[in-house]
Amino acid sequence: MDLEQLNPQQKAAVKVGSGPTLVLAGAGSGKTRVLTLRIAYLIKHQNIPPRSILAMTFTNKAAGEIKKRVENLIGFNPGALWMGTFHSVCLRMLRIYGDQIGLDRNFVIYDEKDSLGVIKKILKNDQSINLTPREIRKYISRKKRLGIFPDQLEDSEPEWGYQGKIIPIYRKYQQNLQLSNALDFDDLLVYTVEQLLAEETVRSMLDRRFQYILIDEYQDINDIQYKFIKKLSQDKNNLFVVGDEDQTIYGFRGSNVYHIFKMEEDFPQVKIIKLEQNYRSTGNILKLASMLISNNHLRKEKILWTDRDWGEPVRLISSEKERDEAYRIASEILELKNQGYNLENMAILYRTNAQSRPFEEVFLKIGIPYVIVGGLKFFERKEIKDILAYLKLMVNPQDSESLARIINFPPRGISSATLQKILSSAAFHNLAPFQYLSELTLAEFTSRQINSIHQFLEFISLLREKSQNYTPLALLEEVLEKSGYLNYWKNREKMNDYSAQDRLENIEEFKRSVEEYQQQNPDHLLLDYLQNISLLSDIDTWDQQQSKINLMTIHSAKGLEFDVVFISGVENEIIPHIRSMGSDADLEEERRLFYVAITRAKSKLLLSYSQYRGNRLTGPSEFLSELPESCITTDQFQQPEPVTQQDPLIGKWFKHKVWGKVQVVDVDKDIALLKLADGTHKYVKIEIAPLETI
DNA sequence: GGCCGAAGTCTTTTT
DNA sequence: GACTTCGGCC
Ligand SMILES: Nc1ncnc2c1ncn2[C@@H]1O[C@H](COP(=O)(O)OP(=O)(O)OP(=O)(O)O)[C@@H](O)[C@H]1O
Repeated sequence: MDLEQLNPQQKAAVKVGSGPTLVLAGAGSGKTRVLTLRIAYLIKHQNIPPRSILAMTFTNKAAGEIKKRVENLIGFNPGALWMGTFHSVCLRMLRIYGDQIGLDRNFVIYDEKDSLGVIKKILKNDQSINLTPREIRKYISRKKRLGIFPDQLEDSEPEWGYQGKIIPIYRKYQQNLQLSNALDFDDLLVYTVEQLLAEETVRSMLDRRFQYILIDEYQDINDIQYKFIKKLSQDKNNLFVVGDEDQTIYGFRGSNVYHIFKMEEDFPQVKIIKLEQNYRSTGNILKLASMLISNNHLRKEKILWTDRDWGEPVRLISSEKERDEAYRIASEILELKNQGYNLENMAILYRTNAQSRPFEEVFLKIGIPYVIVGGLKFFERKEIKDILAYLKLMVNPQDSESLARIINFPPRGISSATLQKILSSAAFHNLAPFQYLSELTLAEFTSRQINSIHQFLEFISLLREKSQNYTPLALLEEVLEKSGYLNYWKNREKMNDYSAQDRLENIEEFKRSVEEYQQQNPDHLLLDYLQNISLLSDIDTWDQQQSKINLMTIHSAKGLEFDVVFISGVENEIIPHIRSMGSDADLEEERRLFYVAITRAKSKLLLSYSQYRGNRLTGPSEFLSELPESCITTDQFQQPEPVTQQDPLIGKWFKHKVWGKVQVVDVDKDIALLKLADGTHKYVKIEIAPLETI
């Protein structure tokens, strides 16, 4: 294996001996690369069997890529090696060993929306509490990250700021999940760490199996995840972690840099290796990033240098409104494309998903192909969640959230009032709603209601029988037909419900995705499929497509790199976000976020802000004042670059339908930059702009 | 009681 | 733009 291209520190890290090792290094210094090479090195040169290795990554996508690279390096598929996110690795453990802690193997996973749904239903029966479902969910999640289930809490325990009401809600929530045979995201970790790994036989077996544990993006680990690795590092502590404290950006999810220091405490013999050469970015980009991050106080000073040249200065552009910003960036993109840059090596990064809108609109209009990562996840769309609810009920009829979701969708005569009754009676009898409906006489309902309920139950039972022999795809088709779901939307489409068409298209796409999954995993059951897709993140489903520019949040861009990066909305109240300006700690996390965004760029970086966003006055971010002026050029918007063959339109005057007399000051392919009478500029697509010659 | 359209509310980041 | 709540209609 060729380690010659590595620098001495990187080489030392790859070949480090046994015991705990902490690789601390800045962005683009090759941490992920070192981790990948180390896995290959262990297998190929140290003869460590792949089954003794456990590697934790931040996304499933990263796991897939690292695995592929390792396979290329060692020449075979290290099938027995475990690699994935904390959530997927825990899921895997629970699938295999869950019966040891009494977990029903058909459990389903509740996503955030499902969890909120459970909380909302609890709140319906208890009007006295004035906390929002989100606040409650945040509380529950926080408790779970500390490994605390409600049975470890007393109802009367004072919880500051929660009016003494929150613990009973947490208790009900957890009971509901248990009756539903469902685990939320946090449960995957809590059950694994607090219950499964509390079984000494299981713990020591896994501990002995995974002799080598490697962790990428270690700076974003939280308490329960730390506990997880600690519990598996008793027998041998060959722990190899890589991270950068300046890139902790998941504080809202419990990530905390102190785990870096905790490791030094808990494993006093830890070896610390620093990587200081950055291989990714030009000098200007790196200097900008370093200056910015040096404004944070809660960090260790570190060195990062590059032997790439300075490159071009970073550009800063200002626009009036977000739409102008989108046009501005669009024309930059076209310009770069002309210079030979590929769209797939460019990215537009932003703080919030909603910021993608103006880009979508403008790109559609002027025909720039793009891919958006994130926003409303495919599997979170209403129509997809509905269908998934039917499928989940096939596997696990106890699932109350799914039942509630589709018992009357499409409408079949079971109103929300009836559903409420069903849910509260079921809870009263301590049964899952489905059990309650199937097993008890339903004296409290009218005969018409009972009739509707029985038809529904029969339908589900029939499908459940079939589900034993059907493939996931066949079952999906059966559900779509027999539930009347497909017909419902087809009728809506005829009634000119314009959203129906979208939904039908999404259903078709969903079918294709099930088909594809089935082909790739012919031996998987419906249950496997359902559990796996629950853990897919935005970036996992991202497919970097030829000739399409990538749009994503800064959070999603973690660990990635692009030739050209545009950071949009570098504005006050956006980055730093208005809701994260309260404390110094919050502000520093926002600064780290901006640092992560900047360090994604290899060759070209363009920062952009707009004076207004929506109807809010935002203006340039306070972080911009922390950047070295020597690295930045600020475009003042005019000077159309001297073109050798100037477009004949440039300089001509027209009458615009809305803006009146305008002058063309620049032309870029089919887009013209117009100067208006009031001195402002606008981009228009020449073909469709309402212009008249004068 | 059940269904549907209309109006009003809210939107940080994510496994 | 998506989700909840409300009021009218069958
Ligand atoms: N020794 C080296 N020689 C040449 N290129 C290298 C070397 N080490 C790393 N690189 C390149 O530098 C880039 C950054 O590497 P990598 O993604 O591993 O860094 P990282 O430290 O994990 O970054 P981040 O902190 O942003 O996640 C990659 O394109 C990688 O191929």
